[in-house]
Parts: sequence; C-alpha cells; structure tokens
Amino acid sequence: MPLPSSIDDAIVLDGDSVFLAHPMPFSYPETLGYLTRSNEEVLHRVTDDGRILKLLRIKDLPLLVELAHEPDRDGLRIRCLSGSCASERLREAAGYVWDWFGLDADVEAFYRMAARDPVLSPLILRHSGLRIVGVPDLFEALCWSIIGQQITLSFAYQLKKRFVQTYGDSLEYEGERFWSFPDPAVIARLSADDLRPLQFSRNKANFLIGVAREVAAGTLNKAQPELRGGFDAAVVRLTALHGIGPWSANYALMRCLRYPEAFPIQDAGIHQAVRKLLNLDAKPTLAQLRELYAPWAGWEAFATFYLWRSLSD
DNA sequence: GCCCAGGCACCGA
DNA sequence: TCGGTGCATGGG
Repeated sequence: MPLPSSIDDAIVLDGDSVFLAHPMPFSYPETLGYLTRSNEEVLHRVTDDGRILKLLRIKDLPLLVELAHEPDRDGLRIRCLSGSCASERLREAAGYVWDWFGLDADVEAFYRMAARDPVLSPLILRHSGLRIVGVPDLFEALCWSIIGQQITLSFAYQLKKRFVQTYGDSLEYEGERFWSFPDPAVIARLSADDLRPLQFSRNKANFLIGVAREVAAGTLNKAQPELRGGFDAAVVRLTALHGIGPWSANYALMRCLRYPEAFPIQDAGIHQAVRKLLNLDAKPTLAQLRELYAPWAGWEAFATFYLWRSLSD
C-alpha cells in the first residue's frame, strides 16, 4: 500500500475493525510515550502491550475502540469493542484517530527546517516520528487549556479526572470503566458552586462554564470562520473568552486547530526545556528566546512539542 | 510555618 | 500600557 496522503487513501474497512495506514514519518512508541505521561489520565488507557483503549462519542453515541499498532504494515488497527459498530461509525473513529495523532501534518517540512537548527536537530533525531498529539474536540481543548493553567501538571490532571468522572459519560467494559469528556450542555447548566468542591478556583469554575455556554449555544465551534480564517483572527476570537489568555489560545490553536505557527511562548515548560538544552543558569530571557525561535517561524508548534518531549529525556 | 510552582483577570497608577 | 496581587493545592 502506498503511503497515504489523505485519510481517504488510508482506510480499509474490514468487518468490525478498520485498518488505518499512517504516513511516514510516524512513531507509535513516541505517541504512546506522550499518552502515558500521567497516571491520572482518564480519557484513554494504554495497556501493558501497547494497545490504546478510548471511549469516543460518535454522533452522540458511545463507541469504545481499541487501537493496536501493526508495524509491519505501517498502520493502526482500530477495533470496536462496545457500542454500535456500524462501518460508518468506524470510519468516523478512524477520522478521529487521524486527527488525534496529527497524521495530516507535513512533518518532513518541519524536519528540513529543524535539521539545520542546533537546538532542534538532536531532538528530531532522538524522537523521530513524533507528531503533535492533538485534542480534536474544541471544548475539551479549551477546558484543558484552562485547567492546565494550574500550578502543577499533576494537580491539573487531578482536576481533569474529577471533572470527567463527575460530569462525563461512561461505559463499563470487562470490569473497567471508560470515560468521555463532559458534554458542554451539561457544564453550561452548572454554577461555580458546583465545581468548587472539585477544588477548582472560583475563577476557573466560571471560565469553564462560560466556555461551555458558548459552545452549547453554538456561538463557538471548531468550524467557524473566525477560527479557520487565519491564525491572528483565531487568537483574537479565543482570547475574547474569559479565562483564555495568550498561552491558552496558542495552546488550543496548536493542539486542536493545529496551526503550525501556534506558540505558547509564555509556557514554563518551554522555558525549562530551553534552559536545559542551552545549559543556562536561569530561565531564558525574552531576548534569548526571540533569537532562538526566529528560525522556527511557521513551525513553532512542532518545535514546542519537541521541546516538551525533551523535558523527560 | 513558609515559600514557591503557572497562567489569568483585575486593580490602581 | 504597565507592574503588582490574588487565586487554587501540595511538595520541599
């Protein structure tokens, strides 16, 4: 099978499963590495032998899928474990995975730039095939941006877990419970007092509810021209939301709308990574960062993802 | 007991 | 347009 350039070339339906060929470069182990970075993650589970189980919602109905790597065929097998397994739904599940794992991205073009960059070149060799693991759902991406403003990543994961397990839908399979992210319409009906016991600050509770109300009302969605019509306009649209500042907007544009130039430059993780890679005594100054990232123009999102990855090297 | 961790809104100048 | 402050919890 030739390398797929679009998802239509990549899918082969096969009974109750679908085979999704992936373009190259793509590293399944690197993807798994990202997906297993927290033990508190509730929106998917990675098994000891490297399969991924995730509860999707396809056309408002649950679908529990299992992803397995088929390295000799350069692809992923997506199996329906529970829920309605109609082939059209499996096709949509494959589309979700295609988006989730960033299989549309032109990683080769990023590599051509990064190969000439002293900071990035070792990273792309060490983590060859790492793509930006995304958050396909806009509401989930914005919520995670807000929750991720938390003081530590581990506390952010605790908050997400409580949020999902309190307001999300779930399904039990072979004695284990799987969760999907809360429906914005459910969150839209809450008040801040409902979220305070989960240890959200009053501000963050109100931010989440505010975003949920816009998404539920239809005034905020992934397909809208304000978000699709260019990076600058998308930043303006998102930062108009209460609780979404420059960092959060760029984070969501990187991981959900997949603008390659999205750059959460205020990110503490980026600063730590740069400090480590350049052996600095203190976190880099704005001037140092500017000099460093000038050659990355247009590829900042990929550079950021590789910098984050370098933190656990 | 105290400080600090990260990002955002708000306040006062 | 700023610089400073409060917010949340938990680890050192």
